[in-house]
Amino acid sequence: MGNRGPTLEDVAREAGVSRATVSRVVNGVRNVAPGIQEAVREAIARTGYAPNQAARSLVTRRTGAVALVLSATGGSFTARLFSDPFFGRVVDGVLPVLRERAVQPVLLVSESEPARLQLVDYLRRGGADGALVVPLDEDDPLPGMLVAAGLPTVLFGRPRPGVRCGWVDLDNAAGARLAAEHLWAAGRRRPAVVAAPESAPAARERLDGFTAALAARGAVAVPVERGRYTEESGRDAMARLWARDPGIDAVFAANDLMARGACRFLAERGVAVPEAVAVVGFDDSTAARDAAPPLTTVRQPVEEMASAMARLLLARLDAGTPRTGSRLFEPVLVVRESA
Amino acid sequence: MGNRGPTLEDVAREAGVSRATVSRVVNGVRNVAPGIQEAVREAIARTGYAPNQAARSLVTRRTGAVALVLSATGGSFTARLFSDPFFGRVVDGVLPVLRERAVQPVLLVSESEPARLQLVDYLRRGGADGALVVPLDEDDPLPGMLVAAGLPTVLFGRPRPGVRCGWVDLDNAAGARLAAEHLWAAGRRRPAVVAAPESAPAARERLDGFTAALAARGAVAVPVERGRYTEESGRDAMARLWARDPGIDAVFAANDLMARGACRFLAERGVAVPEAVAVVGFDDSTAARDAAPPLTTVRQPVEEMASAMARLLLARLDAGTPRTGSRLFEPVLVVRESA
DNA sequence: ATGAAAGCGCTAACAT
DNA sequence: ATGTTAGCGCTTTCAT
Repeated sequence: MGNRGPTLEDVAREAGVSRATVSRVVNGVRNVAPGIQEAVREAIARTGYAPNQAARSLVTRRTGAVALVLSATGGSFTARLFSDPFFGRVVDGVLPVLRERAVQPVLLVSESEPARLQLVDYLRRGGADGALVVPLDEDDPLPGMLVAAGLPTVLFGRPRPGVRCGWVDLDNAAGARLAAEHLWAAGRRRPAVVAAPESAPAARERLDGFTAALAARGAVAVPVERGRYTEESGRDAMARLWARDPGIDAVFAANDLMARGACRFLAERGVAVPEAVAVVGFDDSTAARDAAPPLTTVRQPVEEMASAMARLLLARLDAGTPRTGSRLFEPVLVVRESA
Repeated sequence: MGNRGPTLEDVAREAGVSRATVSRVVNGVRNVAPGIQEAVREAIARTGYAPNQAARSLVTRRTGAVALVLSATGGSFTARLFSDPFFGRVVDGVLPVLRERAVQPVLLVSESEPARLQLVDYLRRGGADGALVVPLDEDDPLPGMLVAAGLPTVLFGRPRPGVRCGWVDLDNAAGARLAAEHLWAAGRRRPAVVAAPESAPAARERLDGFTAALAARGAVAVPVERGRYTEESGRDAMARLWARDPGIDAVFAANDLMARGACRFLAERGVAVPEAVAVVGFDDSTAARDAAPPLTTVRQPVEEMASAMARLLLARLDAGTPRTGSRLFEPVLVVRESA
């Protein structure tokens, strides 16, 4: 049930001043005599007053909250959501920026069509002042819907054409190129790829970037199998690759978890990593560092990117203009033991 | 920026009716002539109207949102939050129940002292109608703060004494007993425990329940090492146990992830599981099924418990009474290959 | 520096 | 079945 608590009026009466004065004190506006300020604060403490956000929002048109939306179009993805360190890193990057500005971060998950509709509704009604969206699939209509609803929005990953909003992204193709060049330079001539679902644009850039870099060096067709981001699916994809061609001498995986899965399969078969097969992951998540052997991987500065996303949104909210900036990040190859 | 959109007034003018009628249509109240309903719907579509939640909440004292709070007192726990399948299961259990009732689920994380304060403030101001709280540490003051603030609250795990609110919980001690009896019946006489941090009440019940059940059967002191819920920490704890006593013939871990870590250590040492050492996990998360070998584990019906938590809260919100029910769940031993 | 008063957009009596 | 009207609790001019 709602705040059946004390109102500004109650505090005002208690302190012997007007509502306006209490409001000024609560909102830290200057021009209130120190003595009165003190009296008001005491009255607030005595009454246990807490402002009613609905009433406040009604006039300020602000909620003081920002949504962090994790969205997928496919079925239940909470399993991935809460097992891939990637999302934790996004959250880690976003929280401090919002907290510093006393903006309440609100996590929303959109895992199905009805959920998406409900979520858009919630946000259109003013559930939050803006949205930071992490879409997992390219064909996700959510960003477009939010932008169309006029909600200030910033994406992790570039928006599809026609959707005008801010974004941060990694130069995924450049990252894949880094991996390809590293493997090539190490003399690997028969590389394969454990790719992610086609629906993810970032994943496609990684795959295309890798094969393109290799093709430029004269490599022939690179075998590709797809996983679903999990370690398990990476293991299975590697098994399929191996069944197709046990002559493979290098593997590039679209994320660290799948790279670990590939390593696991190879270990099961007694294939030495990196001696017989070199493995390169992507992200440089904690999963890469903790792997056995530690993974060589393409570092994606997720926390930084997430912080930038939050700052971009806050800047837009401050400015009040409908324009938002964007930022592209450069990947770095982190060489460990697996390649 | 706030909804600078059309208001009820605009729609009413457009449809040639009064605000009240539009409100009735929007809220699905009967007693509106079909023809008028139609006209209003068209006007809504034409204007692109979306209700202003702040205005609505101001009068209804409802936000239509419920918070799912993940709370820890220790430092950054988002790493665990987004790597332990446990939370995903909680979310999976809660979402459908809320969605069905058109209540917007809002995830809030409370990972530090300032975050906690900000969160309590947000909720006190009416950020959500109630809270489902998953506290990770026994000494977490958050549940008490929310209850004191008068917010309808239901916990995952029993509240500390003095905090009156609803809860759901697993009979952890019974689960540990199940594990102990299984191992004992299999002839294991030198079991050890990979426990969780002492601060978690559920974890303590598991440890105490296990040692108590064993003591009742005449077992001597059981060696204990603690992990931090992650696979990595479970591996390390197992390594310490092994260093202390390589005669161990069984291990009970406080969650599946740590059980996996224990298995990994044993595999590295060439110790056969379950032949030489039997391993029992806790939770029956996906991590148990996917482990090599598949884990024998104590099943905690997390999704069901989470659904129950949500229903308990909704029932209380419907009733408007300050009382909330609670529910204790019984664990089941799932026997697979590791023990 | 403080108070009075006018809304913000909506729902819910109450009237008709 | 529909319209009129009185607030919900707050911020914010505008006076003083």
